[in-house]
Amino acid sequence: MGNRERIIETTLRLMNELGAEAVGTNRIAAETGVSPGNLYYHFGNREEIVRALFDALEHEFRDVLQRDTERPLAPQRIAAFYLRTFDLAWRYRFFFSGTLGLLRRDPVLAGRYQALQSWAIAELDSIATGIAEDGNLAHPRGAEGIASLALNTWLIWSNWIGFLQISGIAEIRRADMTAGINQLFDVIAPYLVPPFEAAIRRAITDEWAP
Amino acid sequence: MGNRERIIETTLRLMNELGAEAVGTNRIAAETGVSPGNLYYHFGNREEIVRALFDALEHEFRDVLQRDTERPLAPQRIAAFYLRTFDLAWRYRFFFSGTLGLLRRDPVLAGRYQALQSWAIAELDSIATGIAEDGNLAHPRGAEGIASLALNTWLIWSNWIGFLQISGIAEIRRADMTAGINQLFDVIAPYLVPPFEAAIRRAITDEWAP
DNA sequence: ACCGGACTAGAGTTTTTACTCTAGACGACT
DNA sequence: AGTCGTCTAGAGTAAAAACTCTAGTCCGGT
Repeated sequence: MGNRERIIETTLRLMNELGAEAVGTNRIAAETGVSPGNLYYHFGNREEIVRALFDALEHEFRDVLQRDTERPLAPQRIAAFYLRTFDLAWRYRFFFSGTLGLLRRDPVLAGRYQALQSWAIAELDSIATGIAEDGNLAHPRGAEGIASLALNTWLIWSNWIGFLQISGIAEIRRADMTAGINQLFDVIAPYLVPPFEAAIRRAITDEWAP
Repeated sequence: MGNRERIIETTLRLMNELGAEAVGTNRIAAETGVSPGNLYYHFGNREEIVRALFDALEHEFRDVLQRDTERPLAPQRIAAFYLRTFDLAWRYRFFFSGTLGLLRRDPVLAGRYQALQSWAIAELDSIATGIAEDGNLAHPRGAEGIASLALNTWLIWSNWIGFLQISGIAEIRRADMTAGINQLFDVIAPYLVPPFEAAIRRAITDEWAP
């Protein structure tokens, strides 16, 4: 593996441990075992490294959220959404605490993030609409209610990891993951048709089993 | 008004505009119109200024959340909760974006914040329990369901302002405030008895009117 | 053998930041 | 008048951070 990749990996590790703003290029270089000059050969500046990490995050996220959303939407599919997106958020957790700080330092990144966020919320909306059309979402109070559902899902998801970190949790455990998924699911759960809700909860539990 | 208070005010303004990590003590002193030496006469270090701001935030927040919670809980009371806490979060918005960054730099503050957070979630839980005991919360799925409700309320509330800022909103408008309150209310709304829900929505609209 | 491009090292520069230190102004009380 | 405590100014310091510059090394192709 080349130094470029090793620098990216080190940056991810350090920023996850210490927070993005506490990690400088000199430190990254030292911890990777390369010189600052070498780091700046591979990256024009510090933001470019963060952008490379965001690229990876965005790629994975889009892949999880948009892949094979065939109708009717199966409970297993929805359970997979929850599990994979939470795992993803944890692996790139440096991004979900201090997001605004990163975006303020890098307007280019800000634009990309806002685009991803808009896309994600719209995607969540269309997924919820799909569930409603399948007849599994009862009394959703029309399009407005679904939009609210989608936005709340985004808000809980994108801030759960930050909440854990603020609460002083340094290493995620299965229980924290489960709790987050339950929090997220409880946003939509009251609107779901009971058997469908039960099927999703079962699918989540099943996917946990090794 | 003494320099101490003016420094605190300037810090709040600057941090709200630029983000906490972008505001240094020299800048604060310059913008307040005092010398760095003077600033350090009033505050031992940078964190102390932030702590003073947090003290004010905490004081106001506790006041809003715990004051006269007489039973049965009136819709007007609940509407007031929403309106005042959102206003509060906006006024101290520097704190709600980049919370973790602030807490990492100041372990003392981290402890205080975690205590406040725990207290708030417990308080929200007891408020929801009260509503249930009043007979206004239908099928809450027991204590666990209420706990989930309380936590989601906290998550949405404490992150709505950050969401607005990330989305590129620099100045809050009534519409953004309303949207946030609706998002927050939609967490608990599906569980409420319809007339009670309607009464709260009416109270929110009424309180908006001058 | 040697040339060119990709890569690497590491000392150094510049800028910024938190914070210190000394000297003094101002007002109240004896 | 004098003195003591509170407050203020502003030049200065020390550390850290992002980034640059020069001098290479390594290796495949001719």
